[in-house]
Amino acid sequence: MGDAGSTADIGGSSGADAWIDVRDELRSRGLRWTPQRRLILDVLSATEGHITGSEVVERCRARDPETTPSTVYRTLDVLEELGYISHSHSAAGREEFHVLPGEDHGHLQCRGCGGTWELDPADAAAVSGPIRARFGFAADIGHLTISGLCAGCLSAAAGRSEAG
Amino acid sequence: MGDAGSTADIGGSSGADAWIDVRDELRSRGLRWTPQRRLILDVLSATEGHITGSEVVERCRARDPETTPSTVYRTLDVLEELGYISHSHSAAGREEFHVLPGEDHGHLQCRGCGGTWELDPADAAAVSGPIRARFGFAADIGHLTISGLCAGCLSAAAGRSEAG
DNA sequence: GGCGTTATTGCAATCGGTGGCAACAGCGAC
DNA sequence: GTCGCTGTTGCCACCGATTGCAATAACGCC
Repeated sequence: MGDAGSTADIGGSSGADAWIDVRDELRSRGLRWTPQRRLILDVLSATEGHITGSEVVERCRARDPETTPSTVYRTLDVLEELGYISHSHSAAGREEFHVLPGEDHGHLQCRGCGGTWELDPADAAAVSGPIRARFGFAADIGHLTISGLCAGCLSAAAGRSEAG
Repeated sequence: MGDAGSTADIGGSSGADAWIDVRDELRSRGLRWTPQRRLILDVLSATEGHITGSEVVERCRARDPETTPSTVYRTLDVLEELGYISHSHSAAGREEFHVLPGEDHGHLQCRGCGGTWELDPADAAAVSGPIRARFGFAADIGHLTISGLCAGCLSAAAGRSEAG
């Protein structure tokens, strides 16, 4: 995946530069900046949206075959604690990481086409609001992945089942 | 082996009898009624609410040490296809089965105390309604587990963070 | 009751993810 | 520059779950 013209980090605010921040954050907490972590961060910074744990491992291995899963997962844990990524579980039960969550947002995942959509905060509030009102339960929106059928697959399925 | 006097199916209320139905359903589909499946069904019928896959395996093993996980999981799959159970994923990513879902209902799971609550259809509709309206996305309510903090843990956490 | 078809089982390998532990190495102190 | 503390790594074993495959056995048929 040579994305020669990566566009995500142009503009000088949030992209790869953010990782320099991570190093400082790490150090200021007495944690350490290691080559392995740098690699993982590199992989993550080249990622838009979601990535599963195993994908991170895979991509790290592509660059450094020595990479071991436990290191990756532990680093992912640390990163989550620092707030640089968040994780949720896909419909398939796989661990899914989300890079640089600007704001808490849930996900919709279509079990038909596999597509995912993000719920912006307003939508998320529409979901969590009634629950909070009724149960006093504060939903972890960022942790939420709702599976179902998107509009496209829905009508496709309807047509299919009608037609036979 | 020697449980000479099986008692599980005595009493004749809706619980165990429902499984007799399963046997017929299985047969009418050309599927088979095996001792292993009977055991799994037995375990399931003794279960209220939720149970994880590994718990089913464990309980089956307690009665028949020969039980193998693959058989259990495959049977669970079949049972789900027949509509006798449904599965979702817990916040921990574990597979969680739900016995005899009368109706589609989501779950709330508190990451503080581990407690779970069920969303009745009206609540579930309140959740899925806005999503459908906005995205045309039909959420699988039965597959939905929302993690977060329940009212109790929420106020406990609030107090704690205030106090330090 | 016996036979054949084929769904099901059990094994073993595999996958994604986790945890313990000894060796290593980053980073601050001097 | 060197030393020491301790956070981190890498290995290994393990857990929960899944899959391919050959052997087994349930069920319908005669």
